[in-house]
Amino acid sequence: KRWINTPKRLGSIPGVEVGDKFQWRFEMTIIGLHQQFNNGIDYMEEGGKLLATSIVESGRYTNDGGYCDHLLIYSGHGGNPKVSKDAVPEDQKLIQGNLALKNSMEAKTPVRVIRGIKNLVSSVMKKNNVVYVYDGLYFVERYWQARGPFGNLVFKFLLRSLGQKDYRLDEMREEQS
Amino acid sequence: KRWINTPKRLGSIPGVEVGDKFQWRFEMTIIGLHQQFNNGIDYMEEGGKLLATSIVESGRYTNDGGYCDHLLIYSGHGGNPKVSKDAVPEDQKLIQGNLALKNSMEAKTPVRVIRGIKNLVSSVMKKNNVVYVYDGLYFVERYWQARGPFGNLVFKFLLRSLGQKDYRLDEMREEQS
DNA sequence: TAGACGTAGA
DNA sequence: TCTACGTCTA
Repeated sequence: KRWINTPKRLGSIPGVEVGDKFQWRFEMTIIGLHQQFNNGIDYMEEGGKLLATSIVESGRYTNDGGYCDHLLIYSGHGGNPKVSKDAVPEDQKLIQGNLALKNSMEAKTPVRVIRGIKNLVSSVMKKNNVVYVYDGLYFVERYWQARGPFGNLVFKFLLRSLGQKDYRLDEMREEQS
Repeated sequence: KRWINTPKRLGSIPGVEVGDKFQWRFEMTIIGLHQQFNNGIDYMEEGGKLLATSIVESGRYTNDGGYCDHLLIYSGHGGNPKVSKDAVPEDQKLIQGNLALKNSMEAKTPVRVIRGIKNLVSSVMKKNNVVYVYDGLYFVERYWQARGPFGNLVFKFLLRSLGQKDYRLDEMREEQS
């Protein structure tokens, strides 16, 4: 059976608790928490509209800071000069995952959030210094456009957690030197 | 526990039989059959020399043909114009995986071979059309240099199976249209 | 920091 | 065909 063919769904995944940790992206893929091997935004189609099901925040794009444990500012995808042709940064478009996040805001549907925690204090880990933590359900509150580090327009999405957590993300992060 | 830290070893992996199939590369990584997520050649150091432990033949480089089920002509790695800077193909060097395969030939140590079978007849599979089959142990018989499709010198390694198989690879491949 | 026989989806 | 918050090794 191909786990990747598990139907996509909004909301919680049975058997996955808030705070559950994963070592690799593919672990979340095969259990259906985030059915994308590399992409940061997962989404589905429902009633002819795209809706976001889950996002992975690994810190690659969100260098913004200014958010706490229950808030998250997530950058849209696309226009990345590192991967696009001729290294020309382009303005992000409101399509695919970006459109799905906007629709989720309007439809008020929950989005699963997975946070990549770097430098987690753990004697087990050696080289790989990222652990993915399921951070529960969030609502998309609003979105806007901003200039990215390369001068192109990127989307920013503000998400707010809708649950209680018995842990603190900042305690899971190692003190920065 | 980080499975990727499983010690590397030459020869068979306990619990893995010839003919066993895998859907994704990471499945072979976590059981120690081929401890590389992306690289085609896995190797270890023993007595100050690099020795090849396993290779994955997915058909990306070996368009040579001219080999049967018990023979395999495997291309070395490096010099790929698609990934190197400015798309300039370069001659492959006898280092890393290429050197390991040469050393395995001289030391007559076995190399695990995994074959990527495309277009496997299966009603379960839909989009992903590659299945990895553990094809048992091989010896490296000889190697040489040849001009690759981009004009650069690439290494070619001739490997010969040292076991019996109760299946035929060509029967696992779908008829080509 | 860059390279490697990765993967799925648009 | 190309993109995508991949993941490891050298």
